Amino acid sequence: MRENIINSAVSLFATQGFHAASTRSIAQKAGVSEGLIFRHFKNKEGLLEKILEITIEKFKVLMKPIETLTHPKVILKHILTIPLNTSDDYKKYIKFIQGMRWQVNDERMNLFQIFYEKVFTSFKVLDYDDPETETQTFLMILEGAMSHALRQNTKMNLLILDNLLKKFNI
Amino acid sequence: MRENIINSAVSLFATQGFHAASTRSIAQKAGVSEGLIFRHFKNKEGLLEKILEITIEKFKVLMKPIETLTHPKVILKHILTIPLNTSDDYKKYIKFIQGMRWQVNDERMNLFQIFYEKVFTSFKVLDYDDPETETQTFLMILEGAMSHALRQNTKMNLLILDNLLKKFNI
Amino acid sequence: MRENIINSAVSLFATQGFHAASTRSIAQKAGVSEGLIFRHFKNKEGLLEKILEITIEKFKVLMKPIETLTHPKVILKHILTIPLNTSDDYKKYIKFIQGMRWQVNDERMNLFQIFYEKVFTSFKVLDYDDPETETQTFLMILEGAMSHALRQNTKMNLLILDNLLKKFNI
Amino acid sequence: MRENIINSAVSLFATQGFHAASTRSIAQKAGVSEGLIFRHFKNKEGLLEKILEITIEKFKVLMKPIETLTHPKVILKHILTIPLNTSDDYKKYIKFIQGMRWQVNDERMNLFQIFYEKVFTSFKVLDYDDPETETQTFLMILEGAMSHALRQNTKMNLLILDNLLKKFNI
DNA sequence: CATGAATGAGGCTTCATTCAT
DNA sequence: AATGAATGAAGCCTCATTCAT
Repeated sequence: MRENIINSAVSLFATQGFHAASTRSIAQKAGVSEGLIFRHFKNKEGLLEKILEITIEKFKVLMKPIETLTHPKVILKHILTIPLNTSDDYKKYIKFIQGMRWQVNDERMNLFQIFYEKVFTSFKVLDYDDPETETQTFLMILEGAMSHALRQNTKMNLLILDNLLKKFNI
Repeated sequence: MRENIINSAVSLFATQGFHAASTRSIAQKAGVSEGLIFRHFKNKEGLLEKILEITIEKFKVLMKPIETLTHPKVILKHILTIPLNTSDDYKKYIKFIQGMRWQVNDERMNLFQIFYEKVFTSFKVLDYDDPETETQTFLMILEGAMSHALRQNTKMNLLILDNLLKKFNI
Repeated sequence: MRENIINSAVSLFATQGFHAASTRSIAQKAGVSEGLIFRHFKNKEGLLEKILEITIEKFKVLMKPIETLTHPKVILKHILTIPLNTSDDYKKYIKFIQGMRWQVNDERMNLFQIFYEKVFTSFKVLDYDDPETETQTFLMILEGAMSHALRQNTKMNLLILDNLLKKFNI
Repeated sequence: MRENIINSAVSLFATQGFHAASTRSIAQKAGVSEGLIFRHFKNKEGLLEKILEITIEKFKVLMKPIETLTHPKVILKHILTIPLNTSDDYKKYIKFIQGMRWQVNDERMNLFQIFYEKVFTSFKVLDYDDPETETQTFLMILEGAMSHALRQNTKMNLLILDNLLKKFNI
């Protein structure tokens, strides 16, 4: 039940936005009574917070396979490929975050920031002149690529990815 | 008065989102009565639509100076510099669009698409292998850069810009 | 202009009711500005009152031709024929009254009461046992006939009229 | 609660009209919160529709005792007596209908039409020359009598009723 | 006489939330 | 754990009315 509510809520928050998605519609889509939401989460904002936590948790999982990698170019390539390897279920969570970014002032909204250290170190190892700028550029583009992936049909994406890899020389 | 309403609405839509910004708060910030909003725009959605139109109109203005340029590299450089040369007033409009992108399915939300033709032609003239992919990559990054500019303090941006210019070889 | 407003208002009051007909719609249908209504009538209720007066005035005109009649049966027949001889323009005014009858407690709403004296005297002259009851019955039926005429297609009405005349032996 | 709302609404619709009776006043008179109205009926119009259905249902009940009658004169007399035997609770519903007749174009507003078949057959059995016209006249007068009963003090009504019965020879 | 921009009270409705069951 | 009836605050919107022009 709790699971249902969360799934329903993410979908609706992602497609309509937090304020436009009524608790009623969430309950309905989840197939539960409206009251149950408040038994589990106390607040609509509580539900939001929970989903935010889950999203971040899910994002951290993406870090796992990277930790085993050692070669900097492999690491960067792996990270840049993430937008292409995102499941539909997962995209909901990211869309949900993207929809809130501009209205909520919460550092956690910058999902890709968790890659900062890894990327920065990689560029340093690769002996870039200004690894910090390079990292910022990289993360900025990474985010752009994710937005692109959330929207576009996936056909062209591989070509774009290759293009990006070339630009970063990896 | 009409102007006041629009300004107030853009600000609030941008910072809180369409649904979270109440007509009352819009009227208050505009210094007018709530009813006046509906005399001018019929709907809250009518107001939204009007603002969307204005945003697009403002964006088209950015095309004007480009039309006089001839050298492809200059054109591309000029376009890529846009995120840095955006006035604060202007940023409101773009933030507003960004906040709605994921909830509204309207082709017009892809603001940067208006540069497609210019960019594509430029890459073609520059004899790129795959100008289409290059264009898509370019626009994708352009959008990412704009998002970045909307958020970050502007110090670092010049460095990032230079970095991008280098990557596109312009 | 004043005339336009009144005509427009009667029509809308008749077809939608007093409260449902907005001053805006009245002005629009009259082809004037909304403010003009208040220059001429001070109130929406003032407009209503004016129309009520006009309606009564128009109704009194129906008495004129009767005053020249002398034979009681001719008088009664003439009165009973009124519902059939009502112009469309005039029907608007009566519909308007009918729509308000049940919500407004104003003696003037009983339009047909102005015939009371004439009818009562007629039945008295005709030596009816209980002229008062007969009068009340007559006026009651008269009103029913008017309602009928406001609604029905007019084909059958002549037959009904004849039938009524027979019942009253006139 | 639901019952309360309906009762309150009928009363107010009857005495003030649909548009003049605010949902707030309905809720207040019903002793419930305003929101509850919309939980039960979705719309103010939904509430109206429900009441219309109830009214018609209540009216159909009047048909029941007639179905056991066989003699045509008894049937007609019974029907013509209805306006005198209407409870106050019931009168509310009819007043409500009468107030809407001229603004709503709905066949169901002609409440007395449900007696048509019964009346027509009766006059046919009684061998009237033109049973259709007679029926129309009868129903028209019936409606007039009901309007009369809704308004007048009930003293005189018995006399009028007798008078009507005489006119129809029953 | 006439307009039309502007107002603010109030109308209908939705919403998040509570509570008895 | 779960429901669903009930609430009241707030939301969007319309309305009658005013006033400067």
